[in-house]
Amino acid sequence: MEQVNSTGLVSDAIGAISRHIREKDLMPGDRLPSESILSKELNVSRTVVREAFRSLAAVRIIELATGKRATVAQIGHGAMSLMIEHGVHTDQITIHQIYDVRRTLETRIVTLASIRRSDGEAAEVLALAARMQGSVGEPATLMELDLAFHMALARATRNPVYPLLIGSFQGITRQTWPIGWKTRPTQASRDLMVATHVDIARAVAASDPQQAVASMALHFDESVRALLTAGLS
Amino acid sequence: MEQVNSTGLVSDAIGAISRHIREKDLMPGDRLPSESILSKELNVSRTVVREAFRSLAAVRIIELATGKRATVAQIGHGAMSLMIEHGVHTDQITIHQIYDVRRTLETRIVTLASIRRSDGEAAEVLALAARMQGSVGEPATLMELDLAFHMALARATRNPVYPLLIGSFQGITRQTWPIGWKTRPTQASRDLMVATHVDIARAVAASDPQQAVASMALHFDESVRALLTAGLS
DNA sequence: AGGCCAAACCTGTCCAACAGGTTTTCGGGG
DNA sequence: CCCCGAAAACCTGTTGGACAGGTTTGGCCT
Repeated sequence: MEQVNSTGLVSDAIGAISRHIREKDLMPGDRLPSESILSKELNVSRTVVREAFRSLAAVRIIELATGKRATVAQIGHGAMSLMIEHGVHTDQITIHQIYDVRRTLETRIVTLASIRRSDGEAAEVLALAARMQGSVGEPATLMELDLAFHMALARATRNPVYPLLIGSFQGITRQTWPIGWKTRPTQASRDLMVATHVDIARAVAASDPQQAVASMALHFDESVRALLTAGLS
Repeated sequence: MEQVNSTGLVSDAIGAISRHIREKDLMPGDRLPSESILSKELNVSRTVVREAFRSLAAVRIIELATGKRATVAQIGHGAMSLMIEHGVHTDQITIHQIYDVRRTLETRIVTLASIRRSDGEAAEVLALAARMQGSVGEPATLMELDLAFHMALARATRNPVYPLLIGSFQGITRQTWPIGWKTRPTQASRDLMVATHVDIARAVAASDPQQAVASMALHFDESVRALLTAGLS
């Protein structure tokens, strides 16, 4: 393989493999050529092909598994989540900045969810909120239910980009959620937090976008206040 | 290195390197240990470390360059852009779904930009809009100015997550923008499209969030109509 | 003190080999 | 004729070594 630009053989291979996927119009689950075949076709060593595969797997364009051939992957938020976490850990992004974006997205999400949710999705959201009420005493469980709740809402929009973006914030949220929880020391404040989720769920189930937006706004007002109390800039 | 889980040595190495960055509290630009040193510390071959590096570089957590040591990277939208493109090419995401998300984000963006923009940012946005007016005859140039315009607005929010997300959509937008442009065949329709950008810029420069939101809404109404005309689902 | 050069260091790429895991093939039994 | 099971072929994961460049470092000379 001739080095097209000055970025190295691996970058060229990445480009060639991406092009291969597009030109052959491969869909998620379809198998790619083996490493050795690609290394012959591109005239590079298997090492180069492997590094290219790793790069594409890192952004979830392909999926790798031992013994099996590489396959085209379904998009997922794993990689984005890592990027966001890295941004926060390296002081390039603050939690507040993420909350502003989340609020923007989730406001739209509850609107769409109220309109487009299926009955099954309405039931799922209500069930998650109910389970949250029963888990006020177990922060770890409550946090996972909270995350699942917001993901379920995002899915109910029927727009896969929303779960993708909301999922991107899950990684860093798992690390900061307990901080916010600690600033809600009283039983009343904790019950209020969970009750707000129930309100959101009910509004979505009732197909009442305005009420859903109002409850979501309340949720974020409260969450941001909690973070401020914790001294998080 | 002992294989911690069943995901392979490379995944373990990725985890170890990420942890190294966090624990040493490395900031963008800081250098990581060399491949050979890491391979000794983790008790794996240099190949494994290299593949781990490639993975981290793919999501722009680190930056690689020949001869130089790997460095901690600034976050960028390149990887996200590739993921979105892949999602669209594999029919997992539609252009319309992206437009709904973009509209949601850009509505918030112009609001924030109107409030927080510096004078320099106001001038930049106005200048880009003006250059668009002079480039109505050159679609390629106009498209790049259009993209730069929206990125400039996103930056003016002073929230780096907005440029990150808007940037994520640039890759696929570059591939679909010309389709929308073709559905604006008359001079009047093309002038209108550019004029809308000027309106947005003026509103942001005038610190008038409501007018900015209104103009942005007009812009998206018109863009979505253009895509519908083109028969894009 | 400043600049230049060589040595030390580092990454990019290739190759050959072997240990598992997976897919395909093929022959035998029902 | 079909189905099933086992071996063969194929594939990925990982290692060690080797060599071609590019980069950093440190010391020497001015």
